Amino acid sequence: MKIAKVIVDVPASTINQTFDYRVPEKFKDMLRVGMRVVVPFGPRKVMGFVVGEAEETEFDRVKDVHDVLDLTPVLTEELLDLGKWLAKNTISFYITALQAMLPQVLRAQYKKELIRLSDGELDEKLESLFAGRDVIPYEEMDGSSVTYRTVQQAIQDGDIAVEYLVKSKETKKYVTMIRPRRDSYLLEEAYHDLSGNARKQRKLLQHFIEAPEPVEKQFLLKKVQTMGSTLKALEDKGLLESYRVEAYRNPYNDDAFAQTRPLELTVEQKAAIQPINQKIADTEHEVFLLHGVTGSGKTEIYLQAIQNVLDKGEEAIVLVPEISLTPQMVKRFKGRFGSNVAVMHSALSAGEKYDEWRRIHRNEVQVVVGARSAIFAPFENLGIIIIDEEHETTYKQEDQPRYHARDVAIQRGKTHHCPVVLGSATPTLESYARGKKGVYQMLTLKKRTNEQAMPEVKIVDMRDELHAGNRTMFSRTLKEKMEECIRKGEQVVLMLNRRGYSTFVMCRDCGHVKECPHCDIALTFHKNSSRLKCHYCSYEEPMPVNCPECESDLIRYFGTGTQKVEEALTQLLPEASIIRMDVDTTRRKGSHEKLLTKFANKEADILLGTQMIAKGLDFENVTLVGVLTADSMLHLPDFRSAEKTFQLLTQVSGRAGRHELSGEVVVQTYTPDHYSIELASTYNYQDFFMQEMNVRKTFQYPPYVFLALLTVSHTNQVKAVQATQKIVQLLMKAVNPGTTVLGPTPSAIPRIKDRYRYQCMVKYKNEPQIREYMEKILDSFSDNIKKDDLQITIDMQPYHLM
DNA sequence: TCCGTCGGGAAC
DNA sequence: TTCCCGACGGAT
Repeated sequence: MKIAKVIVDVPASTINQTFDYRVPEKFKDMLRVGMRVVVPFGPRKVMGFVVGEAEETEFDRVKDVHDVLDLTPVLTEELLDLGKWLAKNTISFYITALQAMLPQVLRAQYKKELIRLSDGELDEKLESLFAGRDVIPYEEMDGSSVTYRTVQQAIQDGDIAVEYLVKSKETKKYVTMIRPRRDSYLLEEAYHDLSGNARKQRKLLQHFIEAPEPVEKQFLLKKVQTMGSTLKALEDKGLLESYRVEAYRNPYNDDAFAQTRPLELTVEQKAAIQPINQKIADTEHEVFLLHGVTGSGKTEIYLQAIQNVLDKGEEAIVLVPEISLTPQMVKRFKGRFGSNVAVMHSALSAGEKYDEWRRIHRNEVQVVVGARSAIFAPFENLGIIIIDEEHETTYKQEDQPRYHARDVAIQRGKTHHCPVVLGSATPTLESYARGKKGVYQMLTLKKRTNEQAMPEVKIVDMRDELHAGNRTMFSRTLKEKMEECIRKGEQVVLMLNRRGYSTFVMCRDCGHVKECPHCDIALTFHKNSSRLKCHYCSYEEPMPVNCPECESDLIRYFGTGTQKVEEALTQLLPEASIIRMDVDTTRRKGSHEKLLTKFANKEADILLGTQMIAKGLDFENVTLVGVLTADSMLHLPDFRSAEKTFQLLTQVSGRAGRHELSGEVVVQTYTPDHYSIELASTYNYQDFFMQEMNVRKTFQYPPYVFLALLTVSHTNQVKAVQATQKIVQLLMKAVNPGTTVLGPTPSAIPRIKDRYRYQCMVKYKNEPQIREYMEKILDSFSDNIKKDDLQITIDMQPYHLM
């Protein structure tokens, strides 16, 4: 490679292009497209990706590539192209798209240092800053009395220099192994020669006489119950030797998963898998929508289709929502494919994520099961992509690049000529509509594999409870059923919707609600620390004793947080033991799984949690599921709220009676007549789809239109409105007659971190140039963005309209 | 005249 | 984004 075309790690619109660098002799043979390099950029050094090569360059003077960070490319040609596609579609910078495809640790870390060049006396203040050292971190200058000018002068005089350092954050884990250096019989001789009181040394030798294979040092020391010094003695005698090998941080112990065999498929399952297998065999792309009720055996179809792909020598990606929530899912994949599976999810440490990624990168695994970003797994012969629980909103990334994993999956499926399977019991309206139109091929599973009926759902009108004088958050029905359930030794799952989670503080005298001083949102009360916190910025303050407005001491926290429900529950059913699962109790790594195991072992009667407990859990002893506030999501300013409510209720109902015992569901609501609640209670997806499609048509929302959301923010409210107004006008002029441009509208949270937020929404059916318009808008405001602290974020196909 | 701040422009 | 440079303007 003579000239490297490099995308540098500088996310700015003027830098969103390749830069040419000469490849010095020493890198010529090793440098490949897809590797990370360090290049001089202006006066500093930055990390960059080599995205292309050339024999010559149109520039008069090009600088040299300073360093190469990889031995093999971290991005394949396919992923480089995918990055370009991603950047274009999400209106992001190419560098941002590329970074998103790699584990965090491959990002660059930058450091600046001041280096002393001359031994002669420096400026007095500089001298004391260096304090006898030759190199100091650049930041030390900030806190000192040394001025920028002084440093400049010293650099001019050649006394000191600034050094820019670029480092990759990746670290590898090593373990020390021990192996014998002599044959067994020689070890045996040595064994007899050892003095009688060297008991531990003899024990160590004995280990290797019996088993000459290398063994991990930690393991060996534990086994023999001794310390490193004993081992050292044998090493010094030349009998054993230690060496380091690179090890993976394997978050899962593969041996712990019992091997499973393929199950016999039902007639329905066979009919569903056949078209998928056909496409696998033909190496053809197709998107399948696998619509199957909970418990209909979708996972078994995934597993067997993947087996097919593996037999063909190809690879598979399986996306699951927030996988840490479903250890049972991991178990099924590890159980079938063993150590052939890499697992990627947010609960892994950065190092663990890197190691799992490397196992894919080195072709040591053929299957990856992971959350959203696993869609970028660097496989080169993809044979299938599966997205389980296709409707989950976690597949949409909420910061740049704002992509939807489903779109990326389909894009990769096209390049690899392989099928993409979207599975769900409650597909998104978008996908189901495409299925009906024949854009996706629809596959349906109507029956549960165990032939069990779905649990019966009872809707309780909480207004009636109130009229009857029941002011608690538990209806009489739910209370009775819980008591009965616990009496029979069975278990209960209680769900509180997410939005009900936050507890705000209000004064009972004057109605004053404590809000964040920097955001237009109520502060949340955290009981553990007894402090009020803002969920949007880092602001927090102690819980006030008196109302700051009227001095009343009747200031209390409101809303039903899980903690509060737990307290009320303890009063209602003092006998019952409760496991509470929410952000607070699951923060620590592994605590999630621990709580679930505890519940599975019947160590508690009730599992109480937010919607995190609605997904994919499978407990045989659970016969009652209670939803405390089914409609808390319905009133959100979100056109998907009915869809989300329907999905959540269906999901959580599926938690009851999955095995021998039949289940029951109690849904508490203030709006029992709402179609999303009514139809979820009879598991009627079809009718829900029809009804909701009508609503979407009337109000012009997806899937009838596409959306683009621009959010403009500024510390000055007037400037935010004005800029949004101008954007609306620009767009109105550009778009087709059928397109609607709305705004300026204040965002759902009108102020965050002291910035006012206004929005412009575009609803369009056919705007081939929509992305160009967006680029143009960013362009025309680039001055204000740079100089006036204006922010514009663009979200194509947004999920949250915040 | 010295010093610090600010806005424009470039980065292969 | 980060850095350099040159213009500007208040303090010495």
